[in-house]
Amino acid sequence: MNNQKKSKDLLNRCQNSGFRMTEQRRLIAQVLDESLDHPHVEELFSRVSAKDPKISIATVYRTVKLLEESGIIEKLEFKDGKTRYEDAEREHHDHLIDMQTGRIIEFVDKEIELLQEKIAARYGYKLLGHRLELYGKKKNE
Amino acid sequence: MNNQKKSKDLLNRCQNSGFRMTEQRRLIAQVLDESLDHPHVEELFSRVSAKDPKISIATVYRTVKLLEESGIIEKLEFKDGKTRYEDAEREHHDHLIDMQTGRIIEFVDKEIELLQEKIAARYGYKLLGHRLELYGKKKNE
DNA sequence: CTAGGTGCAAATGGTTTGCTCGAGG
DNA sequence: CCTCGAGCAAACCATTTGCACCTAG
Repeated sequence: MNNQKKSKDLLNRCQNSGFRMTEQRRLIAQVLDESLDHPHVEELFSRVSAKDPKISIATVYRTVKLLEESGIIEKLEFKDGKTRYEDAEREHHDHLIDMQTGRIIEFVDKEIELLQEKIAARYGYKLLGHRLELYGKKKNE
Repeated sequence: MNNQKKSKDLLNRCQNSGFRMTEQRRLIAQVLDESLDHPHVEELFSRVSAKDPKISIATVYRTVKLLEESGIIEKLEFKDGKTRYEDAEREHHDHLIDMQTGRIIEFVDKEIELLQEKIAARYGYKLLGHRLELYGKKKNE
């Protein structure tokens, strides 16, 4: 596993980011880094709690916010209202959400990226960001 | 104005939907119908309050939820965290949000719609819905 | 040592809900 | 009439914050 991600990278980027590396931050970064799915904050908290039961959910919120503001991770908000984060350094991609299982599939499509820039330009805008989520159900073959 | 929308339509659809048409629901539907922008719930509440100061925000929330569940209006949630609704019967479109002014521009692009179906299909999924928001800033020409 | 982080619990902000009174059909 | 909706305030839920204590550098 971890063939897509250069392991420990997230931790390194934290260390290089100038802020104090506490036990808690290290742990949160590590759990985030080894999560191959897309845990929301509560879920992240429970994974972290399993390794350090004393940790507070406030710390988890404070840490993900810090990492987001440092550009290390990226915030995702799907229709379920729960906030998720993912490594910001990975290749850009969008998400396809299985409405039955909640499974999240990542995809990249150059064509759709270009199209978005073109649409923004058509209205005189420079594209700064976007949100593209597909919600679907598995075709029963 | 109202060249895009068949006025009173939203009200009619409410009447045909079987639920009791109260003074409040009528008012909320009407205000929603004549809003050409994308007011979030608090804003909708304040517009409604201007016409009937006794109305409660709980009623506004209950009503928009009812209308949404009846398929009369559609829920939108942009990155600002505030929920907005728009007439569900209008031609499908996506949104381009001006990050400086908050202005919301609607656009339709057949190509991007098709591309989304294709991407879902590529993973064995049937597309049930999507969310596409472009965030940009005006190019200074 | 001391700036800055943590845990805890209380506060927040948007949204929902229980209850009692009122009104639509 | 009698059921269902409205108003009000309290409850909710995810997230944030104030404060006293603790820890990384």
